Amino acid sequence: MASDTTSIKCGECPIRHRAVCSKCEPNELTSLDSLKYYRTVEAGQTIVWCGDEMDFVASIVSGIATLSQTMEDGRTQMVGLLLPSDFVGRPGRAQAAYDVTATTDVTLCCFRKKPFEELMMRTPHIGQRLLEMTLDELDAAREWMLLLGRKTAREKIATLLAIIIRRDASLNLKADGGPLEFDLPLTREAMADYLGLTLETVSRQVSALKREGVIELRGKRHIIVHDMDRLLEETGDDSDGGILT
Amino acid sequence: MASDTTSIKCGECPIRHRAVCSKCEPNELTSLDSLKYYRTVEAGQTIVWCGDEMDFVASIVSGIATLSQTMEDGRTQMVGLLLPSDFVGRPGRAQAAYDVTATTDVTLCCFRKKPFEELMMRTPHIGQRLLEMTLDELDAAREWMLLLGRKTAREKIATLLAIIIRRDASLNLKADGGPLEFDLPLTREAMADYLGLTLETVSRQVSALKREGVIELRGKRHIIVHDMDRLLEETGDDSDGGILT
DNA sequence: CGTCCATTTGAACCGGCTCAACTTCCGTGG
DNA sequence: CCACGGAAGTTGAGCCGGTTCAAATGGACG
Repeated sequence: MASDTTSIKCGECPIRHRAVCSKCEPNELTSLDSLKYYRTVEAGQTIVWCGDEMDFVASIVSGIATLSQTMEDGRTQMVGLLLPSDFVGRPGRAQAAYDVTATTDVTLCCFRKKPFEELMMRTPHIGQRLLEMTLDELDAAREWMLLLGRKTAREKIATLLAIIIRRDASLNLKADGGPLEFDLPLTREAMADYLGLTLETVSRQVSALKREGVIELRGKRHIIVHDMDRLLEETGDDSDGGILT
Repeated sequence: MASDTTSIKCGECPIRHRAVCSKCEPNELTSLDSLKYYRTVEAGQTIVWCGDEMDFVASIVSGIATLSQTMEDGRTQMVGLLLPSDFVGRPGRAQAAYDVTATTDVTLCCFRKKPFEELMMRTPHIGQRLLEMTLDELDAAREWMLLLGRKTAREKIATLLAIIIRRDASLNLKADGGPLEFDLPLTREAMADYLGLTLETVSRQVSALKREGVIELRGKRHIIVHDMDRLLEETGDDSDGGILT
């Protein structure tokens, strides 16, 4: 499972510079350090169910989780993808508003809600950072609304791939050397739930991109991009990702 | 146009208790008072264009505005509906990320960005309130993602009507007396852009609801709801709006 | 009364969904 | 080592909801 994180000090934390605590001074970190506890969740397990009483908030330390909503008849829509450093839970709210599910093994840095809220009152840096992060998430949600409301299946798939690539690039910073390649962190079904499609349509569009030589599949999940420009065109977004603007 | 608001004191402001300033102490209000200026925009006018340099932030005092994104080929998706007390702009960002358009005459309470950001640093209450508001908007955006990704045209229309009714109820608090009725603040096209549909589909679904006796139209924009329970069923959401839960 | 714009309605089309069969890839146990 | 079972993914065929294109209707305003 996840590596042993029981004794990591905040100062050495891998998400130290991006998470909700990133603006904190050393003394503020000490408070957090004494408050926090780690929790690991196996791939596929649900972290919280929508409607559950939630007595903690947390940062994702490693792994990937999803936020999703489900209607009575089973239709589900993913409404967020949580990556390392992302925040789970809402200060000032008792029940979870969404299902939170681990898609890979996940390690959480948790804080009991009450003490965290009190600390937040005394520590503006936390609230400031949380505001920034929330505004970023709001932007991401709105970009996703355009995708869900107006893009074609083809554009949706291309956009998702482009986003995953961009994220990988910004983390692994493996620059523009060889042919881009990466592993899909999501099953076809999860992709479908994210994109507002059926898994069959996802599969067909991925196959089509393969058939046309834009991408190549190695196994089910590993993707090699042969024609990045073409992929970006297929997203339907303007500009070339901001390079030529 | 909009009423003369040039000399309103913050203490007497109609959105005093809901806007970004709602947590402020009297002395903090004084600072805001000296910083603010009003601006009115006519119905149909664009307040800011996506990409524009934005040197101010603002609260909506009266009227309704929309946030929307447009693709090169003209497809547009509304990503937010701004009502009185809602906040426009993002502290710490230079360019507008969306088109902001007045759908009715709008009055804005503006602050130049720089001074506002400085005031925010000194006044945690503003940041705290902005965080609350942003979290609420994020929830609304995510609810909208479910609608865009998974709901049928019929459900989308019913949901939009239900939301407008709920909002009216919470503002006008006209309680559950006579038959619910209200004016649509949006054209069919704006509704379509909001719901990720075409205006023809919107029109057809509204007509269908009328034909089935769920609602009645008086003119193009005025709607009378004859069967609220039925309308709520048609939204596809679980529960009866939380009343019976 | 005529013009303009919002809205409605109709008819044909098509993208994505549904249902169903098949394939691949695993892990597990004989 | 292979057989088995199950989960994940692929592919096909037909259908249907929503779009597209086009024309008609209605309402507000000069």
